[in-house]
Amino acid sequence: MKAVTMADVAKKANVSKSTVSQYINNRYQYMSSETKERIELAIKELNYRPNYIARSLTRKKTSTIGVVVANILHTFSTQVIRAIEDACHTANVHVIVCNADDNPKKERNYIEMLRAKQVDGLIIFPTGGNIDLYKKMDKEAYPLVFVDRIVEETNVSTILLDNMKASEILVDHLVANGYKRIAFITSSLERRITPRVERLEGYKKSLSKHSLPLNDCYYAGVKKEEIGNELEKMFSHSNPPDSLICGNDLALLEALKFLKEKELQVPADVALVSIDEVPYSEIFDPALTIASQPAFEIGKHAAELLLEKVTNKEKKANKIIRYSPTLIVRKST
Amino acid sequence: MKAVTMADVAKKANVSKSTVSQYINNRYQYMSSETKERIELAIKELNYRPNYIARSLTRKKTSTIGVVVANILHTFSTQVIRAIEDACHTANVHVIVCNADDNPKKERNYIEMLRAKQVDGLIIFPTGGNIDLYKKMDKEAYPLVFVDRIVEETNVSTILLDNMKASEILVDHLVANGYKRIAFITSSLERRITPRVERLEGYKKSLSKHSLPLNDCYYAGVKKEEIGNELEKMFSHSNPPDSLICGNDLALLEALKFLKEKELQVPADVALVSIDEVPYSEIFDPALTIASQPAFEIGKHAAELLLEKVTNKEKKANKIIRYSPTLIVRKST
DNA sequence: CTGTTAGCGCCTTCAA
DNA sequence: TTGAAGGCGCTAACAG
Repeated sequence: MKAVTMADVAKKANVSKSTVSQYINNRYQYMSSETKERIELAIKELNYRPNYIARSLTRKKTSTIGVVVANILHTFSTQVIRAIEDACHTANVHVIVCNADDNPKKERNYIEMLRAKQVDGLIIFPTGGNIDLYKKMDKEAYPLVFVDRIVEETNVSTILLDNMKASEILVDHLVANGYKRIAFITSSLERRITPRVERLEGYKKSLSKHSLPLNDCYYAGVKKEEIGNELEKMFSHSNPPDSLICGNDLALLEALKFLKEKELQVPADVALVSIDEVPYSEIFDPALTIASQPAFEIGKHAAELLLEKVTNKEKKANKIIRYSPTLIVRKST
Repeated sequence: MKAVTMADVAKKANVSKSTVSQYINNRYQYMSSETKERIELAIKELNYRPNYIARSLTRKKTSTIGVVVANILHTFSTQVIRAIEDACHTANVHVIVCNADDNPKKERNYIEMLRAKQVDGLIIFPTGGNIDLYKKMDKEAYPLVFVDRIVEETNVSTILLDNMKASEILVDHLVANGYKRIAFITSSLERRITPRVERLEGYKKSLSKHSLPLNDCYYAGVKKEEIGNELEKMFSHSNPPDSLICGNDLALLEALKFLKEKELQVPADVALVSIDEVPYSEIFDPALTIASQPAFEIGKHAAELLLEKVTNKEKKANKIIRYSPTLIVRKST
């Protein structure tokens, strides 16, 4: 392939490179319409396409941001990313998405790769495993926004759910419907991942708010693979739970598998609710009652915040922004 | 932020830029270990990170490929993309994924944007709406691979499912289980999208193979929003279908909604099967019988093919590669 | 209104 | 074994 450059266009149109450049960048306030037309024609005939790489090099700005998501398998993540892409699209900014797969090492690689690619800023759903890196970027005042998870040791702007409240509205709802032995299952708490920890805490607080006893056999945070076993234990007690809160969509999936295997009927045998909306919540039988996150708003806000930071490099006060969950009552309670 | 460049490293290490460059690119065959150490130290102290943008400009190669997917909502697409990313990751190539949202205009924008970013090649799940563009790239011998859909007018390497066979194994399975009034529903056939057209055709052929009559009321390809209505019509006949094949996961979702609404029992009232695996196929009640695509292999193959094209620019014979579906029998038939 | 000049950060001969 | 020079394609002053 030939690789048409601006010089070719300039030659063909009989003008200098800079004139073509101005044309490309819509700075034709002072350009004769005749010149304009000649350039336009030349571009078309040559099938010229500006080289963004070269442009980025001079402008020191790529008009691209990176998103590093801890685990893209969460429905929530995909929705947030979608919203980020939309917001960036309207701002004429490109987005590169990378999935860290819950692996801090992968996360680190992606962050370094994206920075080497000179992305103008980063939205991160942190795995929590690269504190030093987060800190370093923060110190450099590199444009950065966290989503979904707080990294205590840093001071980066973070947007996330009011997780305690999510548990609370679910417990409230279950209690209002007469359930008293409420269980809670979530994925591993090992790395102290914010939403998991906070949701569990919210569960505990809400129980006590309703003067319900906290039964240590009724809650657990374990690796996905062990959720089935854990539930087995929970439900084989003499006095098993009458309802179950799933801490996130992955836990929900495991819980559904378990309930099916044991032929436990929802809600007759156990009421079932979950935090995080899933694509099959309506078609599932029974339709699932959910505490849903405003994923779209969260993504949009994250994008806007980052874009603002990219534009105004002065370091603003960072803050933690919480969004409220919504209770969607369906048939599983 | 300072923006450390190679010059800074060179100065600090007391060598010239080109020496640093050689170090960075692992060409230290003839470099004194003392020089090496000095450079290494300088890099660390300065926290130097090579600028890929600048590198790409000189090398005329970004080590990045683009993926433009017609609609990322299909589970199949996400799986293929995952496989592409894996394959590229091991080849040290970056991947930028864009979702055309079934919109040819968006697709065109993304393709042009990615090319402006100088990606080394493109894997496209074509919407089918930009024939001229596809052709142009093909003519330029720009590295290109299509996935999932054939564009008749071009001659681009394409990897996709043996769609006729997918329908066939499903019909065979239904017939073997005594079903005779087999219906078929899929999303809009308007743009003659390969998998939809071929799967419908496979359905028709298979019926005739089994000497079953083709009832015109028993199949349809309509927009997602109208699938419910269409099914309503199908099932309100005096002699309604006893089984239903969904042409893809989106059609399946609509079908499930419909069946639930009408309180039709699966498989007692209707047997249900679908092409394309979905995340909830096992936990659904009853678990869904599916003709599944080897998404991982398809993605891997696509990536390898493209990478090969990127490396060996000589135009190779393009071809159409078909993968066979797998029947996963569960409880819905 | 248009052209000249000087880089952006890096890589690649070619000499030394 | 290392360095100097030139250039990748584009933009940004500054002249003219």
